[in-house]
Amino acid sequence: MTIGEFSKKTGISVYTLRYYEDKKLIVVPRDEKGRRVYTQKEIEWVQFIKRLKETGMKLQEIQKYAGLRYKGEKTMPERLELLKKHYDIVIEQQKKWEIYLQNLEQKILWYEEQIEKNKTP
Amino acid sequence: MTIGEFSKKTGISVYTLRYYEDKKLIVVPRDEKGRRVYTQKEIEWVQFIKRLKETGMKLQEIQKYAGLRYKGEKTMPERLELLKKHYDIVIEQQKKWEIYLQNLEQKILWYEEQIEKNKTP
DNA sequence: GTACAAGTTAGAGTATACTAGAAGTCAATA
DNA sequence: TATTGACTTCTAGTATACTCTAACTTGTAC
Repeated sequence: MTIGEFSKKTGISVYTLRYYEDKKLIVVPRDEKGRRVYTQKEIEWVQFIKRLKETGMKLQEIQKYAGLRYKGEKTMPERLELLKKHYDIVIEQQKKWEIYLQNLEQKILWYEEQIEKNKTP
Repeated sequence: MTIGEFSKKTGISVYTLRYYEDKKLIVVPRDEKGRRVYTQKEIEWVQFIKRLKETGMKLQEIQKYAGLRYKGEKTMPERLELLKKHYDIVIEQQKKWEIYLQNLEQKILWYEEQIEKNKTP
């Protein structure tokens, strides 16, 4: 799969894909002419990158995980630790957001009341 | 309250507070010598800004809300709309995160299994 | 064979959100 | 009186994550 096809399938721009490669998030083999050759396996990998990113993991941290991944099976315990740490962070953030949502709801209700009052003075 | 005291109370650096003022997120009156005078009311306001920011609202969007806020009561319906929109976005993000968390959990379990297998080959 | 679409690299530019430095003012304390 | 600390403005620098341009190479279609 070329970079263009891969870009379409993943929704990540070719610029970003090359950037990710440069940052060592993805390792992509080349054909005899030097063009990047992507495989199906990489699709799952970049989608996982996407999810880590969306949940607040920085590229630098993702790079650490990627580095371990490309080092082979012996790094599994380390990778597990990274994922567990991230899991806890996401859980914590979700708890915080839960409170923020309640807060927002209160504020919305307050606005609705005030607007109702001002409607019929 | 001076900018230094306000910074301590809110946990936001004086640099950032001045930056926020520059970006019109906060409007701060001055004393006769030109120094910023912060009030208790502003504490709640910047803490609300913090929450909006943490839940993914950009400063530009927060500026819109701030602008309306400083325009007075007549802008309440517009502010309500902004908050409702943001509420929906946060809810959506939380749903997505819920799935990502399940995904992460699966991955963590998979790693734990693999590591257990490799322990006793 | 020439146009054109898609690939390549190196490096520059952009957006966002700070963060810090320089140069100066002002009030209180040693 | 001199120094210290906190304030002021203006401007420049940093980190992160892209995003694009320039100059060039390849492969296919007409």
